[in-house]
Amino acid sequence: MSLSTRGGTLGAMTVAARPYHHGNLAATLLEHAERALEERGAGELSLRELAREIGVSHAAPRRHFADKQALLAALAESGFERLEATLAGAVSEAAGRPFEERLTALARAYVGFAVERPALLELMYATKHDPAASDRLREAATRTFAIPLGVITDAQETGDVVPGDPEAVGIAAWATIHGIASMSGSGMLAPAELDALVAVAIERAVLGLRPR
Amino acid sequence: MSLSTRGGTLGAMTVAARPYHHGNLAATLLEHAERALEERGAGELSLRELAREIGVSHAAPRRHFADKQALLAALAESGFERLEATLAGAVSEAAGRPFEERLTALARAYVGFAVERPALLELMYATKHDPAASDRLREAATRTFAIPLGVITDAQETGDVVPGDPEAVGIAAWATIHGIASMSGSGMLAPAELDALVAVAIERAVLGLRPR
DNA sequence: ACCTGAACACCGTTCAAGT
DNA sequence: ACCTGAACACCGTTCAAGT
Repeated sequence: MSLSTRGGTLGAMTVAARPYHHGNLAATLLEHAERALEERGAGELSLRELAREIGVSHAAPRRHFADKQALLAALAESGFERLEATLAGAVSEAAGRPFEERLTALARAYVGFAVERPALLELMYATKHDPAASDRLREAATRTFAIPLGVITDAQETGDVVPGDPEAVGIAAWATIHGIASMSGSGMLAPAELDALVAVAIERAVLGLRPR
Repeated sequence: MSLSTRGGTLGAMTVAARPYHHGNLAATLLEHAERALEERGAGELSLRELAREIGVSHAAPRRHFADKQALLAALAESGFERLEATLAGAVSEAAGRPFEERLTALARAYVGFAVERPALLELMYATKHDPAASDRLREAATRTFAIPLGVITDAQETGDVVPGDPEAVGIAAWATIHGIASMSGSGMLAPAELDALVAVAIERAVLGLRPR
């Protein structure tokens, strides 16, 4: 059984014919957990309540997730996988277009994810930062951040971005995009001004990244 | 009894002669809660455990805070008051110096606060964003954000920053600073590179804010 | 292999009662 | 005015037992 599979099918899952006494409890648990996470926050998430909703005994989740933290870690991992796919999709759609447009596409995709699933994104960062984080989770996070790093590397090859360690070069631009995403997630930004703000931020970032 | 007073004295409090059976339980509770918050996170904070640490019955906190959420809200409010004082201090120390230096001082103070008390800062934003947030808390947040807004307004008067609604004008720069603070708080940034990153970010922000 | 039900040690909140 | 102790309804986790 692979978490990747669970994560990948999480969104498209159909809940046909309630699996009674057996079935794909792990995936169903993750689905319900994610909804509870966005609706009530990680602190209020109750394993017993999830089990009740699904119609299974409170001890059943134990078969699939060792404890509450393990369930949250699986949720975070599935979040990274979906974020990676989202970012990769945005970048590949903008392939061949000017650097500024590719960066804008990437930023919009990231901010869009943050606006739609703020609690999940927060959980993803918190869980990844946790010293007890699994290798699986760390690797999923690394794969995700490889997408923006790849955009920088490509732009260095075409001369749109100053040479140097891509991570060091891009960190200020990433901080801006992350800041916009974080502020959006906690409702500090009006959705109407979001697109314009991303545009301004990217314009400045591109200026800052350009060789002189 | 005023929350402002509690918050204001929180840092300087001396824990002389354990207040037994009575005393300033409210302030002591806030102190212990803040340490628990930074050490274990908001989710793991237990009122009963705090009461045990302080040596008081588990029902005693009820006298001072209606429930756990009220204690967290008081903590967030005290956080905003200290952040406001920190930012105001940084700005007033840099008074009279060039705009870029004042902005750098502000950014360093904000990022410094985020690095020292990441969980508190997160709680402050979460609590402020909560629909059930009190007027007191909202006003404390407004007073805090008035500091950076004042820096923008002053710089508009001296012609260092383009005219317009200070909030709209400064939001991209603030997103960058907030992004750096947020990433620092979750351990994504090496402390060694923090100062240089702030410098680069401010340099770009100043360029973006300057009238053309 | 997967799930149940009872049990344990915790928790937040309430409330009558104490000082 | 401030605190206690018992009570209630929850929670996460464990484990023998069921199918």
